[in-house]
Amino acid sequence: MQEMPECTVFHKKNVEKVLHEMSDDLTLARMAEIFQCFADPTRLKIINALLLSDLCVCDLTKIMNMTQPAVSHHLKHLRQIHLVKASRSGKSILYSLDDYHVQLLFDVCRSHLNETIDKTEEE
Amino acid sequence: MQEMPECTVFHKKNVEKVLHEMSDDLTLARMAEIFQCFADPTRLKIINALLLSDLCVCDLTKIMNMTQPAVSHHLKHLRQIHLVKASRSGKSILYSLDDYHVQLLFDVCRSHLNETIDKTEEE
DNA sequence: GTATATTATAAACAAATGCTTATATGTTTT
DNA sequence: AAAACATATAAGCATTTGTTTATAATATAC
Repeated sequence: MQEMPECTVFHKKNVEKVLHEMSDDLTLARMAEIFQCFADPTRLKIINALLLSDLCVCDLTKIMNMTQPAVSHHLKHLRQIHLVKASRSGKSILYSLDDYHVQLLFDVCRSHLNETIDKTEEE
Repeated sequence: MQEMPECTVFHKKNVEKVLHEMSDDLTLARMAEIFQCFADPTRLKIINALLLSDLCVCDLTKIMNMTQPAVSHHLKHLRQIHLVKASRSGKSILYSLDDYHVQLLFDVCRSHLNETIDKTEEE
């Protein structure tokens, strides 16, 4: 069996600098939670829809063309991270975005995609 | 057994407008892939490290305090979406960020977190 | 109040994800 | 060339995730 040697090449200065300046684990975990909301095509589509208009669950179910519990399930997810908010309006419950950062994240990601589309095509 | 009634309240105009203006499914799927890279605490930590300095796998393994194959596995993921790039330097392979959007996405997310920290504390 | 409409929740299951262990690839050193 | 080092890949496993089906909760209409 081959030994797995401890790597020795690393640059101590650099490593220590990085370790010192990095965000703490709790912050990174919370940031990851936020990104996770954007990381599923279905949820991202819901976000995209809410960027264009406030919508009730019923409307969203039509737009997404999927079952209502699935939509509600995702909305709950988005609500817990404070990306969307809900307000009752008669029988319906109206959902809307809760933070302008949502639009920013969406746009920055789309820009990245546009600028790397050529690279992706090459493969 | 209860019937699951078709919802009737939806606003046809709004739904049609949204359906028309939304990004297409392929674009959304690709965007979701990008967000997915940011959606895992481990990968986000790697991204955070690379924002502070270019690093070889060896350095990253120390910083992450995890096994080398796990780190390589995540780096492969990040490379495929063109978020990081690799270049050989002697025995080591140096990784660095491949796009300024990475910094933007990271910063926007952290801003969102800072501004919603109060809401989260309340729960 | 009863029935209906809209949304939320719960349990169950299939698919995807991240880590570990083992091994392969490619580079440098001697 | 052989040996050692740094990184990549593959298979297996436990956990997480998204969906479906069934049902509960809440508000309106009659």
